[in-house]
Order: sequence, then structure tokens, then C-alpha cells
Amino acid sequence: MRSSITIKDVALHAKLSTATVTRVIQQRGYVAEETREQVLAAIRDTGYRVNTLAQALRQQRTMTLGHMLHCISPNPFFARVALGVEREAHRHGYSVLLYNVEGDTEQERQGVETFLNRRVDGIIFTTAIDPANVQLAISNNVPVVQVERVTSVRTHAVLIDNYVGSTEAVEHLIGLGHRHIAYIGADPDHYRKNGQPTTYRQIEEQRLAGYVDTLTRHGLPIDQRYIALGQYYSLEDGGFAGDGAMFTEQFLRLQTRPTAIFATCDILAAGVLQSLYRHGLSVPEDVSVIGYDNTYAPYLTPPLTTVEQPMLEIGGTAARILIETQAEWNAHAAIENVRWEQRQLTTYLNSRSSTAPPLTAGALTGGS
Amino acid sequence: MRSSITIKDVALHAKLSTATVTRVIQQRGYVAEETREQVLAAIRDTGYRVNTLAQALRQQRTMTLGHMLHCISPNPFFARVALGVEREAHRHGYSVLLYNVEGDTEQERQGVETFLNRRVDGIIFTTAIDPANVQLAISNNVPVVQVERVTSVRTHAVLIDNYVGSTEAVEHLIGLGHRHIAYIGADPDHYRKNGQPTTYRQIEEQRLAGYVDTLTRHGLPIDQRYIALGQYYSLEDGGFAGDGAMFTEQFLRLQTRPTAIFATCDILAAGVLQSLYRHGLSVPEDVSVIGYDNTYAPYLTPPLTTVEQPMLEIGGTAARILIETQAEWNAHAAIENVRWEQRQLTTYLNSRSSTAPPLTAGALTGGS
DNA sequence: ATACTGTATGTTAACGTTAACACATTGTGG
DNA sequence: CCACAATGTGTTAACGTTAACATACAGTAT
Repeated sequence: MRSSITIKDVALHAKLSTATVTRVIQQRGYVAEETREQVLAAIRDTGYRVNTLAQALRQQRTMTLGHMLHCISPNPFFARVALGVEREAHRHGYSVLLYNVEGDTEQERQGVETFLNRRVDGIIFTTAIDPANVQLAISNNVPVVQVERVTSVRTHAVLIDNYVGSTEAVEHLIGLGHRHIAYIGADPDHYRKNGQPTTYRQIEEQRLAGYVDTLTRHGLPIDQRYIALGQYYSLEDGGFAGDGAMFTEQFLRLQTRPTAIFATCDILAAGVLQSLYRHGLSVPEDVSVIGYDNTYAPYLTPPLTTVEQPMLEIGGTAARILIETQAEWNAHAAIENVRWEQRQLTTYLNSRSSTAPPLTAGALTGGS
Repeated sequence: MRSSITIKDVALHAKLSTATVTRVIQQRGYVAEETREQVLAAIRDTGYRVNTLAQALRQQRTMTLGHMLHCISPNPFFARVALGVEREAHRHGYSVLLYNVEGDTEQERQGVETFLNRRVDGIIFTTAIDPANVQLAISNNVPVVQVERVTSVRTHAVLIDNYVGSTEAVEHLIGLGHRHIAYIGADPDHYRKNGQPTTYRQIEEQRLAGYVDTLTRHGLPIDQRYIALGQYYSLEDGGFAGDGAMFTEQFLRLQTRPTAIFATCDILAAGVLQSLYRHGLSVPEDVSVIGYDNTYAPYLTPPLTTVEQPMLEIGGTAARILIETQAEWNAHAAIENVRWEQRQLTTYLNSRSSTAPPLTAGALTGGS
């Protein structure tokens, strides 16, 4: 970054003042057409390139969004949300700084601090862990959107109705005639830190509630042996899928095996498929399997029926909220007066080849 | 971003000059221990937070890397490389700006321009499409690393030996006793733009060459009907995997079916598995399948043997090169004197359950 | 006592851009 | 012909930080 060309060089070259050059660049204020062309020519001749940094310092806004997310890999959910954020940001001339939290509260704090120091115009949390970190951002007067998982701190939010998503999945299976439906998810109660419920809790609670309520609504019994709740999400190579496989093994040892398995994440479902294959069971003939997210679903064998999350839209909406409320935010004197946007997005069932009516107890028309 | 606390406020609060405050922050120059503590106290009291922007403007370096990549979704390869970049960057206090090119030359140019305007300290191309864009960065005196795929422009580079990776895969299959090995890849010749070979060409050429040479070395014939080269990489939902499935269908219609299929990407392999499943063929009993990348591999059914790429290391190495050569780069008077780092990384075979010796001594006979 | 070195702190001009303000010039209606 | 608006351009002080330079006071060797 040696001796770059500045606006002064352009001004000198065009024999005009820097103010005029700025007016041309910013496309505002009075500039004679002829002058405008001279400036543009000078810009071309000198190879001038605006310095976004200096601009940001002066204008007190960086045209940058900070995106904190759980981890861009291996769960493609986050990557896809990030893509949604980026596309929307670029559309409005914003850039995006990414920060992978990787489940570490301390790393999350580091990320927020970095963003604050870099004076980002807003922060998206696609998985806030520690409310204190969200508060840290707000306290420093930076607008925040919390995506899908919301902490106790009030901010903008993009939410997905997990209860409905879960209901859709179970309704689908019941509609096909299944009456023995197993559930593999995460234990809501596990996601606590120092006795405080964290943000993960809600989402897992909602999905489990959707499952329980739907069965109940159809007069089907809740069998605890059909409910498997993982204690952690491992990020190791396939380890996460390993949970799905492990729980499936448990189900297969039961006297009455489930004819369908609902896994609240495609990765878990991938493990389910692997386990069933090992036991020589066919999908969907012997067991139907349904996932959640639509990340791995299209690539699995057989292609997985899944509750699709509008990941691109989720990210896009989060970015749009920040960008659109920017002016409003700057105008506000106090946080108390801010109007918090709350957007609710919906999942929809993407039906593929992993679900079908059960072979055995078929005739029972359990569905509505 | 209203009226933030500046270094002046801290200086005022501590009854010292800004220079002293800077010395404390930068931890350089002479500062009395007592004074240091006063400053630190003042920083705490005022809630001061350095402005990285102002710092960057003054110091002529932004502590920011730009990362251009093909697309963070749905191919997890790029996401994982990006994670590798980010971890290494953070380790050294750098932040990362991401830009998804999405296969569009124009978008790639936009990305580079954005990065240049933001005065990033270096740019990583994890998939340069247009050499002109790489040249654009270099011409603006910004150091560049090209990852895996290299254009005609000379820069730093992190390379993976695709020939060896491909060889490993085929050796593995031959070692198991396979003699009818099919290949699914991308057509090197397709990846041209306006008559100019693009960067994708090399990688596909190398993998194909590895396949051909290994068969030849073992005295096995090259059967063109066993070689399927896709004309494009679709990013649609599962569409990419669709290519793998389509080519598998072709193989299954052959008089002499292959007993093993080598797909040069896990996503293609996923399609292969789906197709075989549809035809009631077992993996690895009837057909062995091997992939490339180790992205989807651990989640597929059965878990896929694959040529694993050291994705985290690839990204980490790219970032490290830029960071470590920073000082050197700034010292150089002319690009011609720059020493370009070339790092070669190696793949290794990750053996799982999708490969095994062929059941029959000869090949299965297919037919109508 | 002098000269020097090491330590400690302050002053100030950049870094590149912009926006407030000032100053022209021209045109228009009264 | 004057007042005033509309148009066009220039001057300059910020934005927040830093590094070069200046200053000052010890202590120490000469």
C-alpha cells in the first residue's frame, strides 16, 4: 500500500478542487456537465480509487456488516444463511465481515469486540450464545439482528417457527399412515450455561413440542422410548451424524420398532440412514426418515424428505433489516425509542424419497 | 455511531497527552509503569475502544484480508477453506472479508474492486476465474495468493497435487482387485472462456491424467465408455449430484458394467450412490464408489471412501503466506523483485465403507 | 562542569475524505 | 435595475489515530 493516488491528485490533474471531485464521486451537489467529464477523465487518467477507509472515518459509517455465526462448516445451514446475508449486503453496497464462534463464549466476545473496533454498521448473530455479548454490541450503540435463536436481550430478530416445522414433519408421517414415529433431537435442558438457559433451548423445545402435540392431537401415545435427545453437538468428522446412528441402534433394539424416524437436523438424519443401511433395512420401505434444514437432504441416499428452512431468505432478511433501519437508528437519541423489527419466516416440507406409507401396519388410516 | 469516545478523551481523563496513551496501547516506546496504569484506568473509566479505521488510515494497513471464493454454499469445500483462512487470520489479529464469486467474472471483478477500495492487506482467490481480475489486484500493489487453481498471473500459490490424489484413488481400487474402473469428472476442455483456457482446466486435466496413467501403469485398458465428463457444474438443489446419477445410469447400461466408480467430487459421488440405490445395487458389494474432497463423504450411505483434501490447512496456509510476507512486500520497490511463495499440499486417502474387493472375478454383466 | 545516554512525556502534522461554509456567476421576476 | 434564487466552484476544518520530532530530566562517564 505504497503512495496511492488520492483525491488531491485527481483534483490537481483536473485543475479543480477536491470538493468538486467529491461532488462528482458522490453524485450530489451542483456540478457542470463539462466539469463532471473532466473529473471523470482525470479519475481514469490517474487510476484513482476511493479509499473506503477514509470515507468511513469521515462519514462515520463503514458500509460493513459483521456476521457472527456458529460455524460455517461442517453444517451447511450457516454457510447458506451467510450467503443470503452477503448477497443482500452487496446489493446495497455493503461488505460483510465473518466471524466463526465455534461454540465458544470467549470467541464470541472477541468477535463482537473486533466488530465494534472496526465500527461495523450492524451485527448479525446467527446463533448468539451469550446474552452478554449481544448486550455488549447494543451498549456500544450498534444495531443487532438475532437470527433464529434469540437471547434475553431485545434486538431485531428473524425467527423461524420451529413448532410449525416440526408439526409439518409429523403430520406428513401420520398422513402416510405411520403410528410409531420416533424423534431424534437435542436435549433442550442440556443447553444451559451456569444454570442459565441459553438460546438453543427454545428451538429444541419448540421442535419437541411440535412432535409431542401433533401425536397427541391425533390420539397417538407418547412413548419415551421413541424420543432420543442428544447431549451435545459434536463437530468432529461425522461425529454429529454418529449421534443419529447411535439413537437409531437403540430404536432398532426395541420390541416394537418405529416405522418412521424424525430427525431434527439433516446431519442427524444422515446418521439414521447410515445405521439403517448397516442393518439391512430399506428406506422408505422398512423405515421412513425425515430430516430438517434441507442441507444434506438432496445428496443423501435415498434423497431425504425434509423440513426446509428458507436459509437464503433468513440471511437476506437479517441484512435487510439492518440496512433499512440504518437511518432511523442514527436518528434515535436513545435505545429505548428504537422500534425492533421482528420477522417470522416459515419452513415448508420438501418431500423426496425417504418417506412412504409403512409396509406393515398400513391400513390404519391414522392421518386426518 | 454517534459521538464515540476517542483517544483524546482518554488523554484528557488521565491528564496526559494522546501520544502517551498511544504508547500504552501500542505497547512500545517509553512509558513509566505508574503512568501506564493511569492510562489503563482512564481507558476503563471512559469505556474507550480503539477505532481500527483511523488506525488503518494512519498506519496504511487494515489488518484485513479479502477472500474471494467460488461459493460458500452448497459445496462445503469452500466453506471449510474459508474457515481455515479465518482461523489463521484471527490468530494474527486479522479480519476477513468474504466475497462469493458464484462463477461470474463480473462479480469477481466487483469483489476485487471492493477489496481494493477497502485497502485489504492481501487477497486470497480460492478459485480465480478471470486472470484479469488477479492482475487487477497485483497492479494495485496488493499481494495475492491463488489457491488450488492458478491463472496465468504469477502470484503466491497454495497448490494441491491433483494428479497424486487421483492416482491414490485408482491405486486403492486396483489394489482391491478392480479392473473395470469408471471415472466421472468434469470436462477440462469445457472450462474455457473466449478461447482462453481458464483455471479449472488444469485441475480436471490432472485428475483425469492420474486416472489414465494409473490404469496404464497397471496394464489396464482405457475404455472411453468408462470416462464421463460433465459439461458444467450446476449449483441448483442437488443438480450437481444429478450429473453423477446421470453418468451412473450410462455406465449401468453398458454390456460390461464397471465394478468401481471414481467420482472427482463428493457431490458427484453422492449422485452415484443415489443412482445405484435406485437400481437396487449395493455399495460396496456390487459396485465400489470413491469420491474426492471429504466434504459430504462422512455423511453418505454408506460412508464414502474419498480422497481427502486438507481444506483447513489449505486456507490456513494461504492466509499465513499473506501475513508472513507482509513486511517483505511493503519493503519491495517493485513487483519484479517479489519472491512468490509456492506451497504444495497433499491429499490422502480416507478409507471408509464404500470400497471393497469386487464380488465376481470378472465384471458383472449388465445388459438390457 | 560537560557531554552524553536513557527514560519519560508533549506537540503536531499527516493519513484520505467530506461537508459546512464562503464566494462567485448567471438568470428571473418585480 | 435590484433582490434573490439557482447554479457552480473553492477553502478548510474535521473524522481518530500515530509517528516524527521536540523537550526535559535523570544518571553516568569523562
